[in-house]
Amino acid sequence: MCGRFTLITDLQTIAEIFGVPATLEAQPRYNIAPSQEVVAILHEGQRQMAWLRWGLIPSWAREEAIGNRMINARAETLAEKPSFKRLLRSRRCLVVADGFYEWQQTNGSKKPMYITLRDGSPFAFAGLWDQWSAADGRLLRTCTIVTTEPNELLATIHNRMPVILPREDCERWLDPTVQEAEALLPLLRPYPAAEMQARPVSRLVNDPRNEGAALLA
DNA sequence: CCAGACGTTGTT
DNA sequence: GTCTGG
DNA sequence: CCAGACGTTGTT
DNA sequence: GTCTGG
Repeated sequence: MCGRFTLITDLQTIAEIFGVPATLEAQPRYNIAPSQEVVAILHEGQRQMAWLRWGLIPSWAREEAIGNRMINARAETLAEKPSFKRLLRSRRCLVVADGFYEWQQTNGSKKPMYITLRDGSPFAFAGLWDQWSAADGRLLRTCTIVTTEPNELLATIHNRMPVILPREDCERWLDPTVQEAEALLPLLRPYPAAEMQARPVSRLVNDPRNEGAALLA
């Protein structure tokens, strides 16, 4: 699955890579956790960068707390689940990252591993987003990250992995004229293991209050 | 028709 | 909002 | 994902 | 055990 990730690359570079205006600013982040704001790219009128809160609150939800659990969406059932079907058609997004953490369970203990592309370049998770109006009038934009079965590398660590979209697939995922599940679901596959790498990192990363480059030691 | 759920993960 | 179950 | 709380009453 | 918060 995916429950924690990094975005260290500056957003000017991110903007250039994904072909959008650099409208956001942020410090490097080494421990992005659910319920926090993440950098996303979506197509609303035009392609743009946006802050979205990680943890989907569907527009019909009564309680904000639902978002604490909806941090992932299974690719295998995306087109059937009431919560996601509508979003697959019209509310797709990219969630920008340059690495993510998975906890490997080995004889009773959990070891955090840090997974990146081999060349260290930033990448995009496939995501869905929605808007939710709170009773007090706040309008929240939230998102969820799509997961799938693991590739050969991730299978040694965990039984799920986030969907990473190759650059060319990002175009189709964001294209608002594409709405058929048949055209979208084939994009949601495990990223090639040969292009990824994983290494153990400090258990400091366990606590989402810990931040900074020391986590990667 | 209305009522009620709507999610993932991991663990048992 | 949309789907399932009764 | 992990960490940390998990309750009520009454009083301030 | 289960839920909430980050």
